[in-house]
Amino acid sequence: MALALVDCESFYASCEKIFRPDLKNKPLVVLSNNDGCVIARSKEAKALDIGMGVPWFKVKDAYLKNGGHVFSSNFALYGDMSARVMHVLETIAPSVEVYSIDEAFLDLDRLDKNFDLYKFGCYVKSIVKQWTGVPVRVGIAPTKTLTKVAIYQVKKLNVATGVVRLANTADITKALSLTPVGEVWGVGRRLNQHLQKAGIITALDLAQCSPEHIRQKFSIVLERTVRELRGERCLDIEKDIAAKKQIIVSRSFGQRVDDLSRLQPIMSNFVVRATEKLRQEKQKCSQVSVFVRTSPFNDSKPQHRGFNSFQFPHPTNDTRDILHGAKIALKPIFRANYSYAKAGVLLSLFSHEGIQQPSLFQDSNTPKDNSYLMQYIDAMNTYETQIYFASQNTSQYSPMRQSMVSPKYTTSWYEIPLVN
DNA sequence: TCTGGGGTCCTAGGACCC
DNA sequence: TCTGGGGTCCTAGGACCC
Repeated sequence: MALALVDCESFYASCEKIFRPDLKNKPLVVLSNNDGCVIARSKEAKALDIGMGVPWFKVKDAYLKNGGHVFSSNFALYGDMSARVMHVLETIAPSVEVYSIDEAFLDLDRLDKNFDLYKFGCYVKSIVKQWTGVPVRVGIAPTKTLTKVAIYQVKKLNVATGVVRLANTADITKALSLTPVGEVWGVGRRLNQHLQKAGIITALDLAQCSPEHIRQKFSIVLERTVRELRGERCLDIEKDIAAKKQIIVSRSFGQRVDDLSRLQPIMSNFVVRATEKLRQEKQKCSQVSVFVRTSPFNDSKPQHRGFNSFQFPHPTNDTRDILHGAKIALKPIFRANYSYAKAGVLLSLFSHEGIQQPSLFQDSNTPKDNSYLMQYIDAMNTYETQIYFASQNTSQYSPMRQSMVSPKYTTSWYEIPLVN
């Protein structure tokens, strides 16, 4: 009984390095939208003590002085590289669950019993590196939560092969004793505090608690974690990609926005993007919500947060309906004389595109289905936006800073790398 | 000056039903 | 005088993940 977790090393930073061999062994960080926070660091940047999620402006000067390199995020590149890695995994493993952009679980139960799983892990690592250029770590263990512990061992002990297998009770006990409870998958900041107070310091301490007791004191979620740490499988490989239950499009603004006439067209851009995703998912929604907020970091100025929803009489994925609903929802929560730092749109209450529940009050003469128009627009906008809705801001998606983006090396003919 | 974006699951409590 | 009990559904909010 074994699962493997394949985890890409400093994924975004590694993607940038693949196309910039001149940056090998140099510190490199990738920033969030607006160049706000550090969201990925190469190991050289970690060595310079650049923390995960730190505001860029706080570390910028010292980091650059130390010869560090920096990139704005380039999700077209990372998404494409991720797809390549996952494709390689699917060709060599019996069953793969793509867990996130940089992680996948492999089901190894069906491999031959005599198969040396540690060697298999090394093979996975080398083939992914050879075919995509992305360095990965591999953790092998009986449950998902334990594969996470195995990966933590690779990182912490700097295992040269990049592969750790927890094959028996002795391996597991040792690894758990070396893992702080806060590093366990499912234990976040809050739970960590509570566990520390209860004298539960290492993952081994947690594993030795009675699951029933944990359920009573904490939650059913943490009970599952305890069982998983003890080798009891509670979380299975999920082959089918679950349908989304909500779609969010939101951004922080590079420059504050304070009047409705500027905010409205930006909101329209979010709605348009969200409904494109909705149609890709082959779903319709019955509710659109909008939210706005000022900066929580700026105490000196008056703060305001607003959230409001609009319900549709029948499920829709027509951009025009949703633009209309969002506009109505925005009005009561927008207040003048505030500097907004972030806004967004949330679609929810989904039903499948094929299911049609006509409204009791719908005029039977109105056209039943406008989906062709949306299909045509989606088709024309596939590679580059050619058709906008009138309420959109066509000059700028949102007021965002993004000053150091690398080329779309793998997804645009115009930005393909040149070899001299 | 400057602090990401996009998700999921669980629970408690209120509304409502018979 | 005495005022049930058991259930479902929905929503908001908290916690977690990458």
